[in-house]
This record gives sequence, structure tokens and C-alpha cells, in this order.
Amino acid sequence: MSLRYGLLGLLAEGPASGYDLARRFEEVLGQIWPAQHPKIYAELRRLADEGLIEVDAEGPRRRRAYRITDAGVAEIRHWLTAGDVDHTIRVQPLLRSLFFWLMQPDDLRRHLDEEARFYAESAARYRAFAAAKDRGDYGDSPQVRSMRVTVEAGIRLYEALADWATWAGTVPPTGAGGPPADADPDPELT
Amino acid sequence: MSLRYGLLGLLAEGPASGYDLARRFEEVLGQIWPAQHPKIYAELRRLADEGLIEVDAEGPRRRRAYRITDAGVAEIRHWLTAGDVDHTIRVQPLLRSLFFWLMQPDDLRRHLDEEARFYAESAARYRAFAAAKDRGDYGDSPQVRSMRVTVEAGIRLYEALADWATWAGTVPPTGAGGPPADADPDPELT
DNA sequence: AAAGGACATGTACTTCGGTACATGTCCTCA
DNA sequence: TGAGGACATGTACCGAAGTACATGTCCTTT
Repeated sequence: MSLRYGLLGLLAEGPASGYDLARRFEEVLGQIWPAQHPKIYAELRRLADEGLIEVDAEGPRRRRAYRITDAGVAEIRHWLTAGDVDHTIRVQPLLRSLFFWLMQPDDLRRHLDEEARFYAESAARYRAFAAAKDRGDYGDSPQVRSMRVTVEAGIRLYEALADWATWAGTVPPTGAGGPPADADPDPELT
Repeated sequence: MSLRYGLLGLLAEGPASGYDLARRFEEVLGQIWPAQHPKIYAELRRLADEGLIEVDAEGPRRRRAYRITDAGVAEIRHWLTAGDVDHTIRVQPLLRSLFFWLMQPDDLRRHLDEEARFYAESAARYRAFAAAKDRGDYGDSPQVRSMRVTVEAGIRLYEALADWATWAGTVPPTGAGGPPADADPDPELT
């Protein structure tokens, strides 16, 4: 359901084609809210059927740009204020971390190094984005200010994960490595 | 695919039934890796078919506990070391934040307050969990130490989000509220 | 003895996201 | 002028996740 509102929200900034929207999703939301172009085109058609967006212009290579309608703006505003927030975050690396005790210490060390590097790079990427915005490279519309807030969340999230991976690699003697614990494993569960 | 390894990993700690696993997923992973019981039972059957787990015991009310096999341990170890990490995190609140400029300032303020509270509570819940572990309430097996690492990530993630929501509510005069910008909206995209 | 609640497992259906594959269009550069 | 690449849109299918609904079992309490 969120893709729908993602598209609506981006279109609220101005007309765009499916291709544009796919690019924007990739740019800003690549890691935070991925969307594939087939889904985008399909959803745009559905939104158009419901009158929440309409064709704005047809361009060169079959390009079709859409514009948000008043009904569409009302719809996304309603979602933003009345819709309830989905707080589930699926973070595969955290699921993995539950099972670190199954890894050989040096495999674990390597894994955590890579993770830390990845998150640090992501944070840096968002930080660069934020710096560009703070320099005024994108002007100062309300949209840009909102984007800046989103980017700040990205920075903080990735910094937190980078710090965590670093901490996990150094602080506790986490990994075990040996054979699976077969001596009285968690009797509470049997 | 991750549910599969989640189950395998939990079973590596000791035998458990689908019901136990559903409870553990809910307890520890509730917000970070949700799983519904129908999926769990189905996946357990599939894992048993493939010989990665086997029936350990049948209990009272149709209860069927599974035990991980050597092949299962090998499988999850392989996933942990050789499988590649999925770094996509879907955070709906961040998607929403891109569109804060569409909200009325007081709606936005209310929204951010609620978000901050929610994240702070989540962080506190994980912190309590961590404190119990550090007190030694759960003993000190490798499994418990891994869980502690996972919990630490939860704490840091939720603290980061709580701080972010608070910051977003106070620092910048984010929201706009007025009508959708129809004066030259993002010409780069048309 | 009956009733209610926690324990325990499942089927069926829907929706959503991901991947593979296919196609058409225009511009640029050798 | 022909080839390659970016632009642009789509179909088809699959697998994962979510929701609703259904059922059976055992224990505790009144």
C-alpha cells in the first residue's frame, strides 16, 4: 500500500512519468523503500483509473507524464494524517546477528567489518546529500526541507548501525564456533 | 527466504515446536522480523521434508517439536558465512517523512510527538531486556550473548529514530501546509 | 459438569514485492 | 548509415507475507 502513497507524494511535487518516478525512488529511497518499475507502472495505471492522478503530457518515446489531481492530494493528505504508521522494520542483518554464536570467530569478524564498512559508506552518502542541501544546491522549497529531514534519518540510522557493527566486533567475545550446543539446550522451549 | 533461516537458527538453540517458535519470533523479533504462525508451520514442514530438521517429540495437544539435523546446522552456517546480506530496510515512517511538507504544521507536530514516544518506548523495552541479560537473568551461553548483540542493535536503532523524530519536530520549520506547490514544481522532472 | 481460556496446528485466500523477459523509441557517435 | 546505449513502458510469473477463518486439546475455575 505504501508504494501507492510514495508515488502520490512524489507526484504532489510536480508532474512526472513512471520512468522519472522509478529514478527518484532509486536515488533517494534506494535502500529505504525500493520499488521496481513494473510495479510503478502498474500502480500509476491504477491511480489514474481512480482519478487520483491524470495524464499531464505525452512525450517523445512513448513517455507519459502524470499530474496529481485534487482528489489525489486529498488522498495522500488523509493518509499522512489519518492513516496509521507501519512500524515494522525488517532488518535482515539483525536477524543474522541472533545467530552469530554459530559462526567461526574469524568469519564473524570479517562479516562485521564488512557490515561496518557498508553502513559507514551509506551514512557518508546520505551525509554528502545533506551537505549539498544545506549548501543550498537544491534551493529551499518545503519539499527540499522535507527531503532533508528524511535524509537526516538515513544518516542517523546508518551511523547507528555502523557503530553497532563496530561495537559488536570489538567489545564482547561474541562468537563461539564450536559444535552446536547439544548439552541441555534451552530446556524452557522443549 | 529469511524466515527459513530464522527458524533454523532458533532450532539450533534447541528443539522447539511451531508454537514455541512463533512465540519467540514475537518476543524477540516482533518489530524487527515479524512472522505469522501459518507461515511458520508451513516452513517447518518444508524444512522437515528437506531433512534439515526432524521431529523431536510429540506432546500433549497435537504438539510436535522439531530438532535441527546436522544438515540443518550446515545449512544455516553456510547461509551465515556465504549467503549475502540483504541490506534493504523498509521504514515506512521515513517514506512518510518525505511528504511532511504536505501536512499541516500542528498535525505534523502531533505526528512527530507520537513517533518519538513510540520509538523511545521501544528503545526502553530493549534496554530493559539488555539490563536483564547483563544482570545474568538468562545465564551466559553463546546464544544469550548473541541475543544481547541483537538487542543492542534494537536499542541503538530505536534511540536513533526517537532522537530523529524529536529533532525533526523542533529544529527546522519543516511543514508548509498551504496548497500543493503549483508554481513551477521541480521542472527537472517533467 | 460446564465453560472459558491458553495451548497448538492448520487451510484458504489475497496482496505485495521481486525477477525475467520483451518491446519500442530516440539520440549520438563512429 | 548503422550500431549501441539511454530512454521508456510493459507482460508474466513466482514466491513471500498478511489476514481470515477453522479446529482440536487440555487445564483451570466456578
